[in-house]
Amino acid sequence: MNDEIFTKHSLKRTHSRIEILSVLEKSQSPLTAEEIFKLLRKRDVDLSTIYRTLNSFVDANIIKKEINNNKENIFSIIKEEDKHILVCTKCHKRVEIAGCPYHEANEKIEQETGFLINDHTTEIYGICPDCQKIKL
Amino acid sequence: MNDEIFTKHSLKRTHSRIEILSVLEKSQSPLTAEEIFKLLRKRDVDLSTIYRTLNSFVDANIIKKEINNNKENIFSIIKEEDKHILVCTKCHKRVEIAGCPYHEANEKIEQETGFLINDHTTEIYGICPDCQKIKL
DNA sequence: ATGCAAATGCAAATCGTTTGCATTTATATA
DNA sequence: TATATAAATGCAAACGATTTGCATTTGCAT
Repeated sequence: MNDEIFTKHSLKRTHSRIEILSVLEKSQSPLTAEEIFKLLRKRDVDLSTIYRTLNSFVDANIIKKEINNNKENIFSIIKEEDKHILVCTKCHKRVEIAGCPYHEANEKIEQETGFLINDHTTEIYGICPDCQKIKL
Repeated sequence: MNDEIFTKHSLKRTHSRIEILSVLEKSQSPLTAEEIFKLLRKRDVDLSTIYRTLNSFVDANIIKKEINNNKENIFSIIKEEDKHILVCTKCHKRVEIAGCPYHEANEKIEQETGFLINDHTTEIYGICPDCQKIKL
C-alpha cells in the first residue's frame, strides 16, 4: 500500500508505522496519541512507539499536530486539499505549501459557529524570498 | 486601563491578570507560560496562577493557545485583525468570528517558506445554522 | 465596613510525553 | 539467500509541563 510515503522520508516500513498511518487515514477527525493507541486493534504497539512515530510523521510533514477545544494534542493527516498556493505578487511565481492549517481552522470554526463552510480562498498573496532580495 | 475585558467575562480584575494580559499585549509574538513567568517584572506571580489565568483567558476567548514549531504550547492575544467574516451564501448574513487562526497560520507559513505574506481572504463562504434548517 | 465567593501562593500530585537500554527488525550489500 | 548494520521497538523509569488541594488573601457587591 502506501509505500512511497515511507521511502520518500527514509522511514523504515514497519508494522507500527503502517498501523498508525492507517488509523489516521481512516479517521474522520484528528486523534490524540491515546486514541490511536486504543484504536490499534490488538494494542500491540507500545504507547512510546506511537509517540515516537507521531513525532517522525510530524517532522516528515506527513501529519500535523494541533490543539483541540479540549486542550488536548491531536494529530491528523495532511491531506491534498489542505495544500495551498503561495503567489508572489512580484514575479508571479506559484509555490505549493503542504500542511496549511486552514482546513483544521475551518473545522474549528464550523464547530464553534454551526456554520457549514463550503469554500475559502486557497491563494495567498505575498513576496517570495527571491524577490525580497532584489532592491528597488 | 483594559477594564471591560474583565467585567465582560466576569473575571475579577486582579494584579496577576492585569500583569499577564499586559505582557501578552506588549509581546510581538506568542509566548509560553514559562516565558510569561520570566517576563513578569518581579516574578511575583506564581506559575500555577499563570496557568490558571491563561486557561481562563482561553475560555473567555481573550487569548488563543497553539503549538509552535518547537512543539511548545504558546499563547497570544486574539487581535482585531484576526477576526474574520462568515458569509452565508443563502441569506447573505454576515457574522464576525473571533480568534480565527489564519493570522497565526500565515506567520507559520512565512517562517517555513520565507514568503512575506501581504494579504489573504477574510471572508469565508458557507451556510449559516438558520439556513441549514430550511428544507428545499 | 462586612461578608462571601473567587483568586492566589505554595507544595505536592498528576499525567502526557520522553528517554535509556537491551532486543528485534528492515533494508542494503555481498 | 545470507549477513551486517543502523534504525525501530518494547519495557520500565524518568521527566517536566500543567494541574490540584488547601489555607490564606483579595476583589467586589451589599
